[in-house]
Amino acid sequence: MARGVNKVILIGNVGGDPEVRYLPNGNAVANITLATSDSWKDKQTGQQQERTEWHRVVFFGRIAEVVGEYVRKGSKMYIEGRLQTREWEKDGVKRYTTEIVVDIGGQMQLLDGKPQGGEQGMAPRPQQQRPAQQPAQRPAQQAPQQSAPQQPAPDYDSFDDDIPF
Amino acid sequence: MARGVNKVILIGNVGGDPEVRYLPNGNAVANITLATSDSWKDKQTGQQQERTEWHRVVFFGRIAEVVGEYVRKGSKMYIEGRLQTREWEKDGVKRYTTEIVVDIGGQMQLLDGKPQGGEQGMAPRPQQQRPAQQPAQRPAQQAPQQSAPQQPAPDYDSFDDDIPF
Amino acid sequence: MARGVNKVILIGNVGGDPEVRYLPNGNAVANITLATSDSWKDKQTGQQQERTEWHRVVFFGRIAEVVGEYVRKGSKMYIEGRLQTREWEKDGVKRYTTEIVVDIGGQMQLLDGKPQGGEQGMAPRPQQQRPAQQPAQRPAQQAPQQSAPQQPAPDYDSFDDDIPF
Amino acid sequence: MARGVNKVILIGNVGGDPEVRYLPNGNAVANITLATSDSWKDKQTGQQQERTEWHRVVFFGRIAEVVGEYVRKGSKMYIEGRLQTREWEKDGVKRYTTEIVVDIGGQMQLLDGKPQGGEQGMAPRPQQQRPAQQPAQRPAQQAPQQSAPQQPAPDYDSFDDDIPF
DNA sequence: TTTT
DNA sequence: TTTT
Repeated sequence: MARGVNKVILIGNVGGDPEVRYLPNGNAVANITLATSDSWKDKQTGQQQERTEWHRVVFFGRIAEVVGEYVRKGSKMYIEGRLQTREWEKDGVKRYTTEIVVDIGGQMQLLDGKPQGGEQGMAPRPQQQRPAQQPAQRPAQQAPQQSAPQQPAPDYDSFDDDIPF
Repeated sequence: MARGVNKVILIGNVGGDPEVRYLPNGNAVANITLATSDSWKDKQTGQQQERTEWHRVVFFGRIAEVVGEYVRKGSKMYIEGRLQTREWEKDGVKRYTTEIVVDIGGQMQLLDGKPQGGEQGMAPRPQQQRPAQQPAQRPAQQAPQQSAPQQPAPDYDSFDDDIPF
Repeated sequence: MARGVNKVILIGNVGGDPEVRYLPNGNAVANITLATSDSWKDKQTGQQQERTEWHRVVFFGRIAEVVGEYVRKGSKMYIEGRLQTREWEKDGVKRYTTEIVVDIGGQMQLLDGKPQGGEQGMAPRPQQQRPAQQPAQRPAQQAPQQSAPQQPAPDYDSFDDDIPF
Repeated sequence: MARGVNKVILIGNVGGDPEVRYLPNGNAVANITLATSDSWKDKQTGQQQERTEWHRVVFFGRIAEVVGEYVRKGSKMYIEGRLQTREWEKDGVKRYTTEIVVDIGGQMQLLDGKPQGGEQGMAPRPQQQRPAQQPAQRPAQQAPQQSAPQQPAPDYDSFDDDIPF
């Protein structure tokens, strides 16, 4: 239940390959940064300006596994999540980090064009090692190592019971 | 799974008390109309103009039951759903009706102020009769017939396992 | 001014080349249909199901000209607009059509990959004929007939003073 | 122009009266914090949990003046803006603060019920002092000091040419 | 750190 | 710091 609405919608490019790890309970967590840019013409100088905004996005659960397998540096993505600010400490000083959380209730979608096939194509990456004694509740089907031509760009919303493609 | 994004976000006022009915499988369906308005000043005449847009919204499942119990004519609501156009026929002519569907994956929230208490307050309406042989999969807890002062305005997103307040 | 919120966000594929026309006041109008799809596995039969939703989208003003020049059948687009239902009559019978209106306050973005260059590339199409006596208030700069390699995918929000690329 | 989409939609309660100030160019800036809450039942303990998220929201321009006049501690608001992270320094250490920026292209709406009239009602607060030598480009019409019964809850989107009520 |  |  929510009192209020807390929704973030982003389309941008991924800054680096995702880092996926597993929580003690076996749930996957994936982190990426996503860039969105604005450009405008300065009213005074007439110069074209550009500003890139970097967003920290963290995925949980099944969607994190999909991100780990299919998202790469440079990928164009749609994501829908919620804002969350974490408190942490360094040298005894409190710091705050704001992230976009994408879990159940969120959504993601890869917007890159169709894979071209070949080794560069849309083949999923081999899955990260998961601690054997803590299996994920919803293990992903083992994906083939080699790309399939014409394999569609994956997308995901949290209500699927199956792998998203 | 979705290919693409199909999202509608509305805040408006409800045109009449919801109509709730039950599908053969026991799932609830609730229909409302929701009004949003725009006003602007006509550039030529300088006159203030106003246009009200009426939206057909249909809720399914547990959220439909909540709507049936708590939403009333005049309620101010936030809803998040998806567009769907149905085809139907009348006098041999095909017609189309576009609705906003709110089910799992959607969200709703009542934005009315605090209930004032008393008989006019936020007490849930008695539930509609449901066919006894087809119980809903997630029957709502029987709500009290009389209003409780300070009872919070209900809201709902589809991931709750319990009654929404 | 708005009382309420009326917002639609879509990502989908364009069903056909846009039709652009000009209003008597010189403003451009562009119409497209946009497909979004859902797929799911039927709980009873276990069969994979798919449903495609077709949305009527209408653009006004400068953004309509950009659509006319750059959007094509098959283009993948992000659009943000508002719902509007028009009443019309045929054979003395009232009909209703619901459209997503994208004008000032809305946004669109082409999500197709980089142009490949060459005749198939991202070169704008020649502009439609516009009635000479009714120049658009914000005429588009005449775009070159031939594609430029590396020309970026256009996007647009209504606050730009310049052509969007 | 934007490459990508950067959109935040919030409905929540305001944590304190807005602080309004004026930039050297005469533009108004208003800051608020907005609370959204989630509650859920812990799966292990069965305990009801609640988490409140506080969002920093900053308004620019005409919309900031409206916020300064009408928004108060406890107000329920809808806002639509974009994420922006600012870098600042304290004791030689870089810090980052993420805010939701609402300016042209954004939207806000007060969701509180109709004012009850009387001194507690929806009367605008007296406007802050503005440096006389740097008038705002779009000065607000001087609002009456006393409340009017039945005055509608103000709302605002950036495309209005007039005061928003 | 992405992308154009 | 809000709200329920």
